[in-house]
Amino acid sequence: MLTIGQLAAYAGVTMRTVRHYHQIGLLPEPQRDASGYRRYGATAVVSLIRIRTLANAGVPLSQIGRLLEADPSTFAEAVQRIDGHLRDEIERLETSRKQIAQLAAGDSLALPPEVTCYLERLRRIGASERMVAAERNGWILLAARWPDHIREIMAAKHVQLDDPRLVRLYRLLSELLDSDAGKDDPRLKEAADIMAGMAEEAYASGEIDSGDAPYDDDLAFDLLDALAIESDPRARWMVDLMRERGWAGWNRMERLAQPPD
Amino acid sequence: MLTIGQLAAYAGVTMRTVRHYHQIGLLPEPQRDASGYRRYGATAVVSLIRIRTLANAGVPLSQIGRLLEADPSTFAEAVQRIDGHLRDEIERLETSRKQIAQLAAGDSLALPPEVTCYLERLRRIGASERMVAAERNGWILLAARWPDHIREIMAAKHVQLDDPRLVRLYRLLSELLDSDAGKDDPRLKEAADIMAGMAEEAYASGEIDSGDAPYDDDLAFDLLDALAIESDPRARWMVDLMRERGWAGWNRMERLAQPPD
DNA sequence: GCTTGACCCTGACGCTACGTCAACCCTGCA
DNA sequence: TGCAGGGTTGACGTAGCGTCAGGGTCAAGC
Repeated sequence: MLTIGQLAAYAGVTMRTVRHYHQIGLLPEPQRDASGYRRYGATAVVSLIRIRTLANAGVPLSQIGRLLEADPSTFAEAVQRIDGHLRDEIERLETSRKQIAQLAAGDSLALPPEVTCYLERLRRIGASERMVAAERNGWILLAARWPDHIREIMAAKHVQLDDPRLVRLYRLLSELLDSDAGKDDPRLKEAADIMAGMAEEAYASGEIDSGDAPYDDDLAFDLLDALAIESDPRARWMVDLMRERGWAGWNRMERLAQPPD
Repeated sequence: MLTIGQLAAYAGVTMRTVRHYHQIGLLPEPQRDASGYRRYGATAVVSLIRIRTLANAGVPLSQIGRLLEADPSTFAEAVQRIDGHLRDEIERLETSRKQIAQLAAGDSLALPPEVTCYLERLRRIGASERMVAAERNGWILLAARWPDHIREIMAAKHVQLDDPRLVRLYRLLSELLDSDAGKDDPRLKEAADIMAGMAEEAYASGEIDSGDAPYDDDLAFDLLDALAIESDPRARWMVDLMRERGWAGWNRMERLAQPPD
């Protein structure tokens, strides 16, 4: 005859756990000895181990009782469900593991590797840390919104970076971000000219097709624009300069119907 | 400016979750609009996504705040720990998955495949369902006690089953279990004779080395004996008959110093 | 006989990360 | 004007135990 401590030790659980199972009626209360101690037989050990097997598989205690008494076909069915849940959970954890693995690399925090790679390239072409940090935040938003399309978006971005004008643009923006440049800084205008020029080309080549773009989520792009302005209010000046040149928006540009005077 | 519902939807959480993070100070309370609604900027979305990334990796909320503000080296270190935990958890779940996969096969419930295979063989040689069920419970105990040695134990058991006397023994015990045989049933004696004979041989060949056996856990074997008696009180008669023949125990036999008269 | 330490008892509150009411306010629309 | 669909606070509920508090029991050693 076992005491509760021995029973618990044999099954690899705590005494509290055994008492809890008694409370909720999952394991029947055994007989007591003269001094009121619970005394268990060998079948209790087997019962407890069976309970723990299911509990370890993530089955709620409230279902284990029914499950252990169910007929074989019901049981097999339930086991299928449990196995499915386990598989999903494992997959979830593995996804999570990949995410934080990149996060260890330093840059990321909820970013796929393509993006961290892109950010690395930005650093190499001379973007400042503040600039990269701002980009990173933007990509966190995009990656959350289109987790399955982020790779193709990144591929396009990489191609764009082959254009020396874009490199120049990133450097200009980096300088501006790190300086306390005022509204009349000539670099602002140069940056706006580059952006407008590139937008023009993209428009001409049909890359900016008005309306039915694959990523037309106004909220998402409004958020990106808002993020830019929140991280540096001077971003609004750039938006204004772009507007003068006939473009609205910052992360996704739209040609204005009629350029303001 | 986002409402709490939009923020939550974008990050893939509930409003309650966002409010909870405010309560515990993990996410700063934003400004309110004229009607008292919370209004969020884009940075809040980024913060929330970062928090969820860590939370999904199993990091307690109470640590996430510190973690997000930690310096890179501390952070990288923490990420290592988190990754370790994730790895362990995945491994745990996969073990659990294997266990319940066999459980689906019907027999098991916390049993490795070697054992279910052995039980199948018992059925084929003519053991009754009650007999197999009793054996199964015993193996659940053994598998819990020596999970790493169960394979070699099973291998030995399989060899033993090649002996036709053991087959005969299992059939006898099955019949007795399924009948309402009394104390004077001749099959009891025959079974005891077989057990004693086999024990004698094992002893002669040195398989029963007194004392320093690899599996000398008195509790475990006492449990097994108790289990037998609990599942059918007539097992005690067999124990008595064996004692007359100079052997103590049931699952692990010991030669008595002096055969009782 | 007495102490000491290991074990057991019940009852109750604590914990994490929210879910889920209840009771109310604000806004836009048919 | 009422109604649906947002939002607000406050408070209690949930799972699976952990962790006290405040006792009693048992075996051993002095």
